[in-house]
Amino acid sequence: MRYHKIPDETVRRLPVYLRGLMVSANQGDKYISSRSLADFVGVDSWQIRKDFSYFGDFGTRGVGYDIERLAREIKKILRLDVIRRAVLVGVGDLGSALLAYPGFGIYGLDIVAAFDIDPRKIGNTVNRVTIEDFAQIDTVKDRDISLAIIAVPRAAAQLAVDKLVAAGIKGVLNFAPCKVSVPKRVKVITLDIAMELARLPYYIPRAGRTEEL
Amino acid sequence: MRYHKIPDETVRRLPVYLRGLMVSANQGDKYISSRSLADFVGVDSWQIRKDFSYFGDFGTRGVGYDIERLAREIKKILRLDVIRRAVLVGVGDLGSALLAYPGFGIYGLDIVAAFDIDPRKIGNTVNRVTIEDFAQIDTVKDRDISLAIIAVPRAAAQLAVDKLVAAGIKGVLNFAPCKVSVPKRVKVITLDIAMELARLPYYIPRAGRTEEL
DNA sequence: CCATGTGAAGGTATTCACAGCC
DNA sequence: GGCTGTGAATACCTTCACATGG
Repeated sequence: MRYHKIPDETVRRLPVYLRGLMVSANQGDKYISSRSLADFVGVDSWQIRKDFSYFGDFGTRGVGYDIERLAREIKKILRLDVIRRAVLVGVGDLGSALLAYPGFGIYGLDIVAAFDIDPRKIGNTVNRVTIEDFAQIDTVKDRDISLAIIAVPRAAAQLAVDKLVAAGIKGVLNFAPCKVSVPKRVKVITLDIAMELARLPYYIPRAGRTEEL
Repeated sequence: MRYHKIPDETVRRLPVYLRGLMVSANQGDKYISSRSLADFVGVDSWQIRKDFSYFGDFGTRGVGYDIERLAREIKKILRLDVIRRAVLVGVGDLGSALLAYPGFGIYGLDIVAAFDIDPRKIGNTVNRVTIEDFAQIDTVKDRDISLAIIAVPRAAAQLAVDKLVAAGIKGVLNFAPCKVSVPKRVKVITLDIAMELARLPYYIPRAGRTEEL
């Protein structure tokens, strides 16, 4: 069934599938069934088939999915079929870790620039990226960069994002623990690490009590 | 309406509210309306009221919510009313950043131990935590630690989590980009940073095309 | 009068069961 | 036989509109 809007939850799962497919491809497999992929990535097989059905028939009944072809299609859907260049703002502990993080590559994501306000950091090179002065942030406009990662303190987040939007950034991954306001055309995903850890205890039964949950 | 199961999506938003309430409390406010909180955290006001209604009447009509009392209640729901001690496994770039991360404190979360397999790291102290040998991981059993954060390469994740489960860990925040299997009684939240960035381009219209989305 | 709390309506996503095809 | 693809059923979550109470 084509021409169907892809649900947001499906979009959220697509990178998971993509990762699974690429690992399978590296093992030399050519086809994979929804069942095998399900076991591998931890999503139910009918959910996988349903998700794939939103954007076309890529499977062969009795065989499974052509890994190469499906991976290519998912990349296209996610618009990862071109290399995506990203800028990092805030090169503290977290920012440095992100610069060194090897996981972006498989999605064709590349952090090509980094900015900070700390004069002691400006000029340093981390993982082949030289840290620039945040005052020069508007230079990203001419460097074919569409994504930004902000890893600055809460108080600096809105200013950082405002400057990035002015410099033509289209999407922001925000690690600062706060809401940031942007024009509707810009997409922000906020990822508050502490918050993720904070909801973990909810799922842990209190010691000495066995009821509830 | 009491005695109602709290939806997962509400649980996901509770830490957001809690953060907002604590910031408001620091500003000296005593009451806050769902509207003000909505503006502050970026969730609709009716959603907030609905969420709060799942666990009791904490608001006063015409006035708003008692910040202190509501914050205390949310902490209780999330089981953050006691200090939660956590262990970190994997002190690479990301792990080090997490050790230094100041954001856990407001939720009463505390990383009190860290483990790695690299002999060059063992014995070093980062942010008052001394890195221990992963071979000694089973010692966490006797140290009142219920949560774990794993920041190891994919290939090491399942082993790390197995040892942690054996050591009595009840909840795991997994930064490794893969599924990890655990007994049903243990809760895992996987947070794959690259994946979050990878779904951002989907929301960015392709240059030169204005249709679709 | 203001802001909460909540049934009811509407929308979205998950799960199922099986028809269709290789 | 095996596995995909999908309508239908179900569950879940969001949104609305307004009655309720300080």
